[in-house]
Amino acid sequence: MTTPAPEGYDPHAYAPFAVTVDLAVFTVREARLHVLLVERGQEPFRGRWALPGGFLLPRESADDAARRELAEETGLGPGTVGALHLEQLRTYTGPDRDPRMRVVSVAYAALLPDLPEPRGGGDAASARWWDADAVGPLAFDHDTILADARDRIGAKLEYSCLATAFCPAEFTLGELQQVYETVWGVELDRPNFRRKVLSAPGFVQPVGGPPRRTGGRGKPAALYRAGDATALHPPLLRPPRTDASPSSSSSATEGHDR
Amino acid sequence: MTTPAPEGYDPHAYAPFAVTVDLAVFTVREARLHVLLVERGQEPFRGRWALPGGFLLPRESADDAARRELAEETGLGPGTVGALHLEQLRTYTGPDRDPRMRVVSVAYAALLPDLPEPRGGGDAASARWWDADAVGPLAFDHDTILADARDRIGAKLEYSCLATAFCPAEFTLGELQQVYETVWGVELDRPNFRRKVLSAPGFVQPVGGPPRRTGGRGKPAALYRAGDATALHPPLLRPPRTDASPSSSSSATEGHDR
DNA sequence: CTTCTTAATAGTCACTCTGACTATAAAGGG
DNA sequence: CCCTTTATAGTCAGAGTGACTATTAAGAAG
Repeated sequence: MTTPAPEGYDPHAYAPFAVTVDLAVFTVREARLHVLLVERGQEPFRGRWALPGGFLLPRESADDAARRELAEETGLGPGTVGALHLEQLRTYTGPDRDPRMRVVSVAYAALLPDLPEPRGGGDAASARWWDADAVGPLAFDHDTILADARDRIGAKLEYSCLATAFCPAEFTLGELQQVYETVWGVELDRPNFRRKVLSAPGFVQPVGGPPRRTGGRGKPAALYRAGDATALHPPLLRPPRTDASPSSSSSATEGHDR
Repeated sequence: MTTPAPEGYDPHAYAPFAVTVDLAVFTVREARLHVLLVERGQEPFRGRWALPGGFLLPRESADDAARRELAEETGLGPGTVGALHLEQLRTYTGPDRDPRMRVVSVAYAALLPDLPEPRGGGDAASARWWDADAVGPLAFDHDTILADARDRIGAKLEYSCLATAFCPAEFTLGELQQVYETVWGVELDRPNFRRKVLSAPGFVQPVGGPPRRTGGRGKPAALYRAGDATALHPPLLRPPRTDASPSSSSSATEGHDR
């Protein structure tokens, strides 16, 4: 918008586009990063798996559409969906990304705690969690979107409090560390991780009283809740890669991202 | 795209959108951050200033459209435009952001060195640089886009080699420091800045031989070229704000950004 | 041709943060 | 009762940082 076309303004002089949202919905489950995919029921890419998503309604923003689609695909209530972390990633506009028509897609990343079995109602009968390292080729350019989403999530863990979005309301520092280790694909030193998390103001706050986690072996851990900070000071930097590691390949035209 | 609508797939069942790119083109001039704006020649917002931009052509990606518009607005040759830094920021999709029709806009940020007088041909007769702190209310939601762009640029200076995009091919460390100080709105210690820049591998590389900058007073400075690194290790962190400073207000649905 | 001013560059020092460790505490399993 | 497991506490050397001081090399002022 903004600038009229050279020949003057006429909306109908421009080809119409379809606009959609695509969602990269992540969770950490059994120390693996998982992503929610849906199986396509028709051409193109019938039978292939894809990121959930859908068209914008006529008077709907992309953020609203993303939350609506997320609620539909996961079966979570609007209240739950309204609370979780949803972040616009990037918009994909390649003219041939959908063979049927011109479609631009606004991609979002969403982070969920490990829910019992989130898939439910909605229009995606065949939605399921996949290990993010074991997804075959996806429909459209969704491999690219997924790789970009993983890059972004990993980068944001460094300087934001995003990691708590993968955890339930109350969690131990061990669980939080597991999130970092899973997303980054590295092992972290436990005492050092603890020191950094506790020294970052507003990252986590201890749950009052003497509550401690039961169930596992080993000494019970103290429980924490997400703090009120959104940025992380000082940042929790990812250790430099020492050798070749299973790093998802980036793809976008623009390089580094964060 | 991706998931068909509940009632099955029919492209024409969905309202068509116009898709545009909007450009926040920055340069540093006389120790002030400047942004390129165009004056609108027709309604809506006739006479108001706006970010340059325009519609996507039928078979054009948003990246291509952004480069094309940039070349048109600045009058720079395609070769020059192809080389400079252009980065997708975020997509704005509010249903009422253009009163005429439904328009979603993919926003880009571009960084230029201080060129003699870049505005030239193209369809924007009345394009000019504005001090980024002195822009009145812009057309559409461009105030929001501009504020988001400034936030993003400032954040990226910390951990990327982006700052050299504001400098000519050869520059002194003083000029590079000026970029940081201008974008962040702070003063930096010169010896410390120098130490950090030179210790970051691949950020800058000295120009061979004994060339030194002439013209100003004071001891001549050594010249450097942008290095081949794209990320900055270790990062050059912005000093924490000590008090109220002229910080551009953010606006996006999502908070912190980097 | 001094002397002043300006800016670049070199170097110092205390403080903080970090990574790599070691040690201790508190649970369950045999 | 010992062994394993996990959480938590603490130590220590090295890197990085902010705040300085000192020196060098140019143009400008007198």
